[in-house]
Amino acid sequence: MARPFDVKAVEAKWQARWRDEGTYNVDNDDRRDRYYVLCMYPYPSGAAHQGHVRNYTFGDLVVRYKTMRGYAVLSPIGFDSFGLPAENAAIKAGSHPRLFTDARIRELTSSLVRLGAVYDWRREVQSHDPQYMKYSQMIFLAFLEAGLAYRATAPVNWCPGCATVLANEQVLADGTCERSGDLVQRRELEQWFFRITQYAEELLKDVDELEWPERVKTMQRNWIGRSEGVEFDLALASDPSRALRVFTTRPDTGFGVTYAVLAPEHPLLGELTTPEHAEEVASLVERALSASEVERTSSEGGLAKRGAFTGSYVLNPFNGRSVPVYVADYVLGSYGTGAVMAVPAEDERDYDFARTYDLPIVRTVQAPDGFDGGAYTGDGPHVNSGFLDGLDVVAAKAAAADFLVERAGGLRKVNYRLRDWLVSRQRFWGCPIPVVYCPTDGIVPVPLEQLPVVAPDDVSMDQTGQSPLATHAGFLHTSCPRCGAPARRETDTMDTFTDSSWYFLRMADPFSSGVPFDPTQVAKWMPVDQYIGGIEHAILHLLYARFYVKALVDIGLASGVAREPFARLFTQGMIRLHGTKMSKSKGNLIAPEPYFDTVGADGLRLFHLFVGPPADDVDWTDQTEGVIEGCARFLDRVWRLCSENGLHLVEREGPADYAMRQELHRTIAKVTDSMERWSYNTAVAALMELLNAVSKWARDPQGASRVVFDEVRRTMLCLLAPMAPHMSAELFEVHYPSEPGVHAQSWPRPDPALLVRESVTMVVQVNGKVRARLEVLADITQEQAREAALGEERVRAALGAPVTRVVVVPPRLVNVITG
RNA sequence: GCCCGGAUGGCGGAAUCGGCAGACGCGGAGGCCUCAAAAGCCUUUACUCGAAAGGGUGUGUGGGUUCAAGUCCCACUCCGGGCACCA
Repeated sequence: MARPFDVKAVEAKWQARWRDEGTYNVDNDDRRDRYYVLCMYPYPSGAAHQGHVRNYTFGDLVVRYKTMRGYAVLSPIGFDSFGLPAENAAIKAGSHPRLFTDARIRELTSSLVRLGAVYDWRREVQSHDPQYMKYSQMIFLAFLEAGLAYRATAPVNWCPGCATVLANEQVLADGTCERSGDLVQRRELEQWFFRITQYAEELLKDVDELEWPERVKTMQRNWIGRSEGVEFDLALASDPSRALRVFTTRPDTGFGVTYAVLAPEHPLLGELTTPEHAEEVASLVERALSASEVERTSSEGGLAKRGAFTGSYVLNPFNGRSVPVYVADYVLGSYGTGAVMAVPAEDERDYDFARTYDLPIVRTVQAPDGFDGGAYTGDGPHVNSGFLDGLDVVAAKAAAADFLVERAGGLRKVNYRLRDWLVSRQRFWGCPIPVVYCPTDGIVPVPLEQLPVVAPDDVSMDQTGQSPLATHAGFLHTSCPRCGAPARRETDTMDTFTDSSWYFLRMADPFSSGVPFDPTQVAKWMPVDQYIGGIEHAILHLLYARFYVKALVDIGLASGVAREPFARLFTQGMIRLHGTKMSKSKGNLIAPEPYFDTVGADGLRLFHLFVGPPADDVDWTDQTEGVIEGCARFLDRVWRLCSENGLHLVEREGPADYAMRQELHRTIAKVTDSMERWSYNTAVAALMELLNAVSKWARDPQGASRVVFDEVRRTMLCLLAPMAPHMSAELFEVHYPSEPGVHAQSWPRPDPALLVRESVTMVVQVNGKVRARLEVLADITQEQAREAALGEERVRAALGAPVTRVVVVPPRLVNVITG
């Protein structure tokens, strides 16, 4: 489409000016009120796609809007530049991930600049920058010293496709790798962990304080999974001085325990298995432990193959009865004590198992009349439960817990679903873990002055299942920093989520050296006032970053910094093409560049703002091109209007001009409200309505006031400035050359006097149906409204029966009810 | 299975506190301008009966509350997402 101005030239001019003049640089000692806006820093997969455009358009709009509202706005950017795709691409191309990554960063940077997004580029952070790595490693060592990082052997998730272990958070519900989609295997390996569970309670509690989408908060709460219960002993029937320890959240149902179950990996299993059951137990254990987590847990309906009797018995402490001990794959070794008491009457899993193995079911909570399910998990009076009989669940829980504490070595306990964070990765393109293994001194931290530990360039990245760095003799072999003896370097790298767990802190103070950041500088900006990103990070990144910040505060690296990093979170919807998410891995990207060349960044930005609520997904369809052109058409009309094409402007001011000013000020109020509510689609709609009204008014043959036109023009450009920054800046400069630029203007404020309506349309209904619309004074009284409504010809014509009641809501509505 | 979120014209969506359903835009139809086209501008556009005036119907389905329901309550259908042996 032919544009009334040279879009490319105008946009390039302003992009250069913002960058060259550092318009959006901000200093840490700025005295204005502060506002920290941050979009999740992107993984540099290449040039931007529409998902990026959407994300960074919202971010940039907030930056410019808050600046016009008088804040010192911190708007940094960076790149999450370690990660598997770059390594895989480099392997394929026989190149080095750094070359690949640096090229991708240049492309993505160019896209962001062409979008018109503005940043304080002095604060740019790149995860693979050796300077940044140095601080990432310092933090690791600080965690190590504080006991927050440790090495342990554990059953871990191994992804064959990625040739590395994964964190629990990176394994999807169906047991596949979130990145490669491969089925994850279980392997027993020695790995590095971060003690995130130490913060489980605080991570859970603080969720309440966050202004985040409710569903993200719910996901975090579910992931942490707190449950209160009692841990106690089930004495062995064969030797009551010894016991099997179990955890339960339902001690009140103790009289209903009819068997106990061990996890296949339970340490007492061998001892409790009698010779005649050994074979059956062994085959179950072998199958359970070699299977992947999914295979183990998804054998729907196949309960028959899932458990085995050990041949041993334990004593139920409540009634002294001897109950059989089973082993079953549905009990997890890694949660609680790895063993449970089973109450088939009040637990669905136990019920299913008991039915399959023909074990007794004893009801201890009275189910309501008509309950026809299996296990009853609701409330009710206890029965068959000795001293608990008659008590409801809450009271019985307390009494039963007291009993267990006194009589069965019981301990009230809180368990969490959350596990420690496995941070080792057997891959090359990540930040090396800075420790050395010495035969005499054991694990020795690399001294601070030797940081960063940087991987050499000549490493073979072939995926042999071990870390690529382990194959590089020059890197692997070193000397112990403590005793000088020959030693071996750690060859694993850190999970890239460690990089993204603190980058926003470095961005708040990228100027300090020798420390990751200066806490007093960072404290000035944190927490991030508005964090913007995708819902896909609802658990992983957001939980890890919360943990990092709390830990950094506690160990002194971030003293005085807010304990929660992201006060407000906005998760924007994703772009879908033919129903699937737009992403590089799916190969269905739509690049913004062609649009930059035609409708311009402003047109594309406006489209993303206008197409729907920011939180909703966007379907990229055949209609989309039309909507984008519609947005560009709107901008063209603004351009032509501002240039006074075909206008009839006069010096005098009349009633139509006053009405125009009222319309303008109502628009200011509407747009401002929409901006605050993240309702950008309606903000754009309000500006479109304003333009329609102005066009009509300013072309009226009667003539429109020049003074009012000027007010409309300058105000409209201000309102448009965060949305379509290039064109607004250009028009403002052309028409108001002696003033500071549009983005330096204050955000318009509506004049309250102009928001008052003198007259309004009053609806008159008869029995709820609209029969007339009357133009009435806004301050009409009840009586006057009633008179006016009943006096209306068309209302009387619609009556048909005597009036029995009149509902009057002045000045909006009258509803006449007939008999 | 459990927990959230959603369903409004041909399409994206609006309606912020229970008070004019469909703002704004896309698409469609008609017109102006033009030798013609593009661009631009104007009119129109929920469905339906009607020549018109005007009437009827209408926010996933079925009930309910209310003078009044897209909005509140109950039951359900479908779609999207999360969790799913965590004892």
